[in-house]
Amino acid sequence: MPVPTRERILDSSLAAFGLRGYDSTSLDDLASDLGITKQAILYHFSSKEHLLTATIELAVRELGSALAGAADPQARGFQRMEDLVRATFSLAARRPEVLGLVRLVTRQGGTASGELASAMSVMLGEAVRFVETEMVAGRFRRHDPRMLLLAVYSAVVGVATEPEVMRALGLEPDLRSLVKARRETIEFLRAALIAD
Amino acid sequence: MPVPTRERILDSSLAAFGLRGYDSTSLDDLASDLGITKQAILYHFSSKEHLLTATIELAVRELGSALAGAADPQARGFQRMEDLVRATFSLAARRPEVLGLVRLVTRQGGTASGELASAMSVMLGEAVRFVETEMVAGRFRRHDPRMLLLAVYSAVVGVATEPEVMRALGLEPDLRSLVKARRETIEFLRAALIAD
DNA sequence: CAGAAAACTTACCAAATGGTAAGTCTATGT
DNA sequence: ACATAGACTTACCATTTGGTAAGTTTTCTG
Repeated sequence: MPVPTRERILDSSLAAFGLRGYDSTSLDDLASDLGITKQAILYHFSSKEHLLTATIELAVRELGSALAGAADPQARGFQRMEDLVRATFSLAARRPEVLGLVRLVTRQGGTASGELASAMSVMLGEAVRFVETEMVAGRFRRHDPRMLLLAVYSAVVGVATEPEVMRALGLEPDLRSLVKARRETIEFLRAALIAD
Repeated sequence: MPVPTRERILDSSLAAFGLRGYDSTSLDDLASDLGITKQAILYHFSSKEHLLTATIELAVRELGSALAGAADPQARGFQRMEDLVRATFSLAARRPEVLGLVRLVTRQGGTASGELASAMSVMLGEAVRFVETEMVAGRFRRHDPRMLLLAVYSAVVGVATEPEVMRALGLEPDLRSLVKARRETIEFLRAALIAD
């Protein structure tokens, strides 16, 4: 059975918005990629901004399920952190546009970002509680949990989504390098978090 | 004496491109901000892309001088790393658009990014050698220097330029929080880099 | 099979955008 | 005094863009 047009549009716009940016992507671009007309898009989404909103919702769902699927609630200490980092890298390799869109929206703000902001608040709130628990239990070195998460988030998303910086460092942003980046990032975090 | 129009245009375009993006900034926007006409811009820069190139050159100069001014070549070990992180945070607070533009260009690539890429290659090359020296001397924990720098770069630039993520964490992105973020980031790096 | 709703397309449109052409004003050197 | 070059502005222009209006075809339903 064929994929419904509405979903095809959302897939395309997620890729385009996430990798190239909102303003850099015209409805005509999207339409011709899909082999339909721009008005078909406007039939399903009444304006470009509504399309962005729906696209963000999709990205939030993808991000949420990618992370939820990875985080074994039983896992404790660094293992759970490692699971999350692995899941993030896996998402970055499979669907770089998802993290790209998250970054785009978190940077630019804007009207449609409210939902993503609140979804992120929830995820980050859980993460903060987790990190606090681990610190109290002495399994993590003491830091400000929020600042620690900001640094971890930035490091992971940055490593996973900055191919040009990798190139500037003389690393080709292929799968092998990404695997290596993941391993090194995890080791880096382990060193920062775990008191010897 | 008045600031030459050419420089005023570059200042404005650095702010606009760096904070809002290239495609999101029209020449008319820039012109009306400056109280001149779009054609005055096109008189000094023959096209929007040439303006972007010149703007990137300016950003590279600003970034280079900010970092060069901070890094005492005498400093060894973590002190020098800390100097660089402080300089980066200072730049992020004073002129967030500079790092914003660097990030924009490193992500999108494009024609005009060649110069920035090579300038970054030089800076990062020096940094790699420095980190390697410190590791060989036993002052830094052993990691892959390039991956380490990628993680550090991402963490610092991310922390310094992700106000929305800070908000999602319940932190207002004001100067106090930035100071705190800087301190925590440095502590985080110290923990990761220095073997006890 | 009628008809109505859904899923489109064709035909437009007004505004914005990057850019060209030509004119104006001002300083400067001769 | 006058030509010349620099630093603009006014006047346009073609294209692109998001969006509307009005069909047309397909699909579901009674």
